[in-house]
Amino acid sequence: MPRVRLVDVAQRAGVSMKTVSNVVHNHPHVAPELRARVQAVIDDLGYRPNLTARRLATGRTGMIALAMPEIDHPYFAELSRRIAEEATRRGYRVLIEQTLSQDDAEHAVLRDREEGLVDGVIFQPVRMGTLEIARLDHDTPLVLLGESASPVTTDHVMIDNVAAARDAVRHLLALGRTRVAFAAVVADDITGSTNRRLVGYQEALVEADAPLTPDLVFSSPDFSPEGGAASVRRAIDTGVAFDALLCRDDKFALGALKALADAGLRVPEDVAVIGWDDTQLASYTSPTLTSVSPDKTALAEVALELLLERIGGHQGPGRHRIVPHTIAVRQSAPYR
Amino acid sequence: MPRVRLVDVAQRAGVSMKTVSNVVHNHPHVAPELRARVQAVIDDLGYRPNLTARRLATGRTGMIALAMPEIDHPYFAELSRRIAEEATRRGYRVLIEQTLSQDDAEHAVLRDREEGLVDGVIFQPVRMGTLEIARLDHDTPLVLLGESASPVTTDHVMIDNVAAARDAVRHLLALGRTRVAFAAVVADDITGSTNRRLVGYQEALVEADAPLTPDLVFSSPDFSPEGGAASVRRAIDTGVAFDALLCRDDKFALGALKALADAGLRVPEDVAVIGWDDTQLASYTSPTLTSVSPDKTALAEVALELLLERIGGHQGPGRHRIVPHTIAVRQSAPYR
DNA sequence: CCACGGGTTTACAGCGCTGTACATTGAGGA
DNA sequence: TCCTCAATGTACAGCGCTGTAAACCCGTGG
Repeated sequence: MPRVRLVDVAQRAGVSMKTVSNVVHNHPHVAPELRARVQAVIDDLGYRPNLTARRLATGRTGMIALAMPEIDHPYFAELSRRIAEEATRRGYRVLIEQTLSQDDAEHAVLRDREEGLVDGVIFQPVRMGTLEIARLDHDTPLVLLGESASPVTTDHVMIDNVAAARDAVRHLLALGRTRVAFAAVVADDITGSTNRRLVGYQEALVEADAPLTPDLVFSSPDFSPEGGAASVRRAIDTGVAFDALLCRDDKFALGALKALADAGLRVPEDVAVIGWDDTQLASYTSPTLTSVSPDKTALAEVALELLLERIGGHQGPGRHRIVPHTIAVRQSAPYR
Repeated sequence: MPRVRLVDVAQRAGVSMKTVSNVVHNHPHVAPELRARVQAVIDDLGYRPNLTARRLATGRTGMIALAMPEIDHPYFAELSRRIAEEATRRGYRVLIEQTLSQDDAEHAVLRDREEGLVDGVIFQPVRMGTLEIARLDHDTPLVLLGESASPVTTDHVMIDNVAAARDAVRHLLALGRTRVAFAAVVADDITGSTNRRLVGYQEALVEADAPLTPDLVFSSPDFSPEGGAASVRRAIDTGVAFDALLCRDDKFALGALKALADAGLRVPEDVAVIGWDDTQLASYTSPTLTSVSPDKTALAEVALELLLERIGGHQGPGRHRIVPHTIAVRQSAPYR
């Protein structure tokens, strides 16, 4: 059964296609009785606008792409949800893309983008750095998230990771802890995020004249919780003394909590622990997890704001926005 | 700067638009030297096909919609990832939609679908039941997931929740546990999933002639881990005797583990616990969580398979597919 | 030598809607 | 009575690509 088109409605109602289009879009300056008659025909025929045709005519898709490393990573899943909800509020749909932190896939996000797929892209690169992104010749409106790249030519939204790491370490020191460890660095994969968090970690220890030694920076083979657990186990086994732990992210924190429990170390009594990302699971670990909390709603809102301005035609240098963070204080590193 | 179109390439190369289209699509029967000449012009001008125009011409979008209750729910996030990966393998892109388990939003997934947005939909309803979905007059290719609806007119993929619940309870009984509780029913919201899992829970207890009393079915105000924790706390406080726990999902299991730990009850020594969904966090709870494990890869593959057949024109009654499940055995309810 | 079939390329209409420019009409004010 | 402006509706080209049918040419077989 052929699809009902605008021209079909127009013919049945005895008006032009443009008039039907005006009614569909609630255009002013349509005589009330004509509007009613056209609407009755629309309802009667069950006419629904064809979005593909509309997009061709307007040059707009009404969609944005959201390219994340892993869509089921708790932090990315939560951030994606907020972006999707904000996009929906602003009348956009979200096409999800997963890069699995792979070079090729990240390059493809921008380089191989076809025309007429989306109006703009929100992209959290892991591999691609500032120069790589700056060098890509693309004209798709783009906003970056994360910490791996910050070209002056592209809009970018993030929290101040250095400051957030400093705040987290200060919180641990304020609890009277003196030997703060970092879990963990992935030896062959020191990403932008890891770097900035390490900077803040070191700044806070230096500022407090607290111990800062290489053995306090744990090493993991990968980014899994199990890797985090293994890094903490190894530190314990080799006799590293630490009474506090800043984890690179909540997954590492999960692993750390497990390794500490297995070793009979109580959290926070023996070791105070802070994670990062403040994902949902931070509230339900045992003990509940204190975590660096990026304002995900603000990340989403600002990213959408900047992207829609670019889609709307805004030109000019990249805008870099810092959104707030807090420390979500729970049992694993409580208030004093 | 205006966009490079097919017609621009054709004019520069001195051929018809169709010839350029043939080259772009690697159509056979193009003279090699002509193909090379056209390709050189394509590269030189930086031509990229316009997908919106292509879609209008072909009537296909190359996209499917994936409508889930919550995109950051661990189980839905993992399932979404598998579906997205399988779709990508089959040359489709995924548009993510979130219904938040709301009636209106679920109805909108099908009823308000505009033409030319996607070629088909994979939908996990929570509210809409079999008759509601059967009554919706829609012609968008559709595959359902989950347990809330199974109309004979629509393709549907799921695990056998009754059998899986039975298997889980049997596992607990095989450990020598005698009083198996269920955590939890959400009093005002007994979904299709909850029902089927309760059926299997009861069948296994009746089959083993084990205690089956209303006080063994705990009640939660909502689906949060905290609700799950509260339901277990209340049971303990009111003196309900139980030595095993089947949780409705991993979130409830998270809450249960916490409540048991808070009450000084050891898992699995004092209470053996099984969750459901086998999400990533099941491996990192303390103790690690035994969990009913739907074969998410199979769910994704079968759903995509059925959907693409519908998109390809397949007619006929709804096909209902059961995919396998296992019990992912970990510390919280180990092998005997 | 002719006919047929396959390789190769082109012409053109259509997919379905929107933006723009233009035509018409009526009301109000000078 | 005339002019101006706003309301209202329409005509039409274009957005950019694809499918289909047709034209042309060449090779092979009868």
